Amino acid sequence: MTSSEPRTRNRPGEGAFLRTDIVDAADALLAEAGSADRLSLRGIARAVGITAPAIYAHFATKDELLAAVVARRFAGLADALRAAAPNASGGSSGSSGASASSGDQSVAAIDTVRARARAYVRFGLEHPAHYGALFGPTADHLGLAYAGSPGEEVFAEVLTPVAAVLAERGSTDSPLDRATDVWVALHGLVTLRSSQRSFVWGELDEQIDRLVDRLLAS
Amino acid sequence: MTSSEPRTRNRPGEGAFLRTDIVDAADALLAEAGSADRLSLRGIARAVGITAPAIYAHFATKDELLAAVVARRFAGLADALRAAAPNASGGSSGSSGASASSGDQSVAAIDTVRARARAYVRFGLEHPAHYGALFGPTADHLGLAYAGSPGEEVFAEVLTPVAAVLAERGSTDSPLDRATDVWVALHGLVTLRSSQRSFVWGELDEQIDRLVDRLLAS
DNA sequence: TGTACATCAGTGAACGCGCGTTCACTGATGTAC
DNA sequence: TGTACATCAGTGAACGCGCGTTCACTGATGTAC
Repeated sequence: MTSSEPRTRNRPGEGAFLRTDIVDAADALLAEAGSADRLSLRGIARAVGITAPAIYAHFATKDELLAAVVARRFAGLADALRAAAPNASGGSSGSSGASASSGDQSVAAIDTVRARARAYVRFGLEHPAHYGALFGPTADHLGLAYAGSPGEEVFAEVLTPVAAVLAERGSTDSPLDRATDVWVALHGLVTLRSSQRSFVWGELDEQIDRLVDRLLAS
Repeated sequence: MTSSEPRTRNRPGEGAFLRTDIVDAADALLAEAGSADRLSLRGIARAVGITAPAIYAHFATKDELLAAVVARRFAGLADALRAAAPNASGGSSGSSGASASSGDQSVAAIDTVRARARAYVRFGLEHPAHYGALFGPTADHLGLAYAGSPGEEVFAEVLTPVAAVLAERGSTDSPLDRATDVWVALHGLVTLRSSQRSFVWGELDEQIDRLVDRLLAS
């Protein structure tokens, strides 16, 4: 996958197609490289079947390309969290409704938090390099367009159902603090399980539920 | 601090002194570099006032030098956790006893957990690059001599007081699971606060206590 | 239907850089006689 | 007390590498007449 045959040149007016291919390749290669630091423009160009300078027609710098990869993954993760309905627990069925939890009275808000927590952790463990690019030390300097911190759009998808849990219980605790605690715990879970592979880890879903339940307990 | 004047050559038989200076410089430069990946032998040599090949008299590879830095920091962190007595909360007094908590009946085990949690987090936030070298993705491949995962000596300093808390309460829950939860949360706290600097974080010690208390609640 | 031309997607060579590591060596130091 | 010598802490030049980025260019394509 490192090298591939030269790509057939796009016709005039269709040069923008290359942009997508470059982002796709960068995204795929990020998983192999393990971290954004080890991603190289030359490697990406090799995978796409072009020469490295051709990338500069679409991205002014390597960081700009990286930002495009990261932005797409941020959006994807936010979508995945929104789509994580508590009743589709196995991750199998596509089901019907778009935004779960609201409107369905038989589903407690806590189940939505649990489902989103699992989706968040699953993403992180399945794509550790991407997760690191989104929430690791590199993320801050890419200067993405989100308000405050880049992760906040994703954070909002955790904050909302956490606030719902507290509201359901008539709690007066700060939803922001509680949601932050949950985020912190899930982030720790993802990164520590990724890096400390030889540690004797317990069952994953049990740990997620335990963390969520305890951190949201009154 | 990047370059310094040439060092006066050690006398025959005293060459080993350089080893310590190299590790010291590598440790100091790690903080500037931000991550072990960005540490360079040439930069370390420059800081010590020698040429890069001189390092090879003491370390066969860059990784070997890095492992020495990491091992020293692991030991230092474990010491700091052991020294974190619950009554010396401000981090100011050196006090007397070495291993706190055991023997002192007026101090609940939970206070020891809280104190160690704060010491752990303080270390991580004050030395983010070192913390990353100990518990980040790089750590696994250095092949340090600890059983299982490199962080386990440190983890033991959390596990013990957590087990004490559970025993004190007559809980039958798994101390390993609970301690793992606490470790995960503290790790998330350190890394997320380090990387998401623009997020609106609440007060630190409050969050530490909240996480510890809730995760150890029955 | 044929030709001249402008467009533009991409190439290929080169820039200067810093890296880990190797190799043959130098030159001050302590030691043996 | 003086000299020859072995030791050893370090040097300096060089290796091959991959990197981000620049620059002048090529050559196929679509378009205008």
